[in-house]
Amino acid sequence: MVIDKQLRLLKCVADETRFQIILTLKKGERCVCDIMEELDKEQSLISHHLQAMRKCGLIRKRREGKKIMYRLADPSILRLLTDVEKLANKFC
Amino acid sequence: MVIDKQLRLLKCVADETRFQIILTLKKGERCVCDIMEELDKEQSLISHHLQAMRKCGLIRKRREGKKIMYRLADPSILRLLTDVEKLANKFC
DNA sequence: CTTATATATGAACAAAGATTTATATGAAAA
DNA sequence: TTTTCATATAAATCTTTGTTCATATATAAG
Repeated sequence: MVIDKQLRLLKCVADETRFQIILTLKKGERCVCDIMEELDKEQSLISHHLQAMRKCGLIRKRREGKKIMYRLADPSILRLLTDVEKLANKFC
Repeated sequence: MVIDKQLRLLKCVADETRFQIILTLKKGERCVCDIMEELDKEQSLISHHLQAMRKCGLIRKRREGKKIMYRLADPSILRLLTDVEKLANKFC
């Protein structure tokens, strides 16, 4: 299927928790516990979503001591958010 | 919730059938039977998806005799697709 | 007025995806 | 080298969403 990659990317972004994770990482690199705290969600849930986002190529991780730091793989992701926001305000 | 509209829009696009409907309507106005035929899917399924897309503001309809013609509500939707395609090729 | 064609809709069912729970792993501190 | 802290993961469960099936509606044709 040709549109497969596109759909996987869209599905990955089209979830409230993951969307909010993107909004958090937009502000800069964060560890899991930062994200948990900011979104007020369980550790395991955040981890699951982070893995999903990583599998999709949306984010990267690196270890720093005990913590694992996550960041957006590419700033161009933010343009998608801007686009969606504009469109959503336009007619949704 | 602030990102609610954005999420509804994303969820609406992040489905294979609906994505393909957009690709079909990109080529111009189409009736339900055209879409069914092009996607090789059941009438009822297409109808359900069209209603969902309409509720979300993505498409518009108008009657023409027995047929109901659907079209994209706004060409700016296509920019979203282009964006997604670029991103998906970039890292997904 | 009946029939045929095109589309819509509600309810039942199925599949996919999200969340929770329990447990494992791995690094650092004691 | 045991304990603690941070994160990951697997399995079970819950929820949402997509699909099908049966039926309704609305227009046009006969």
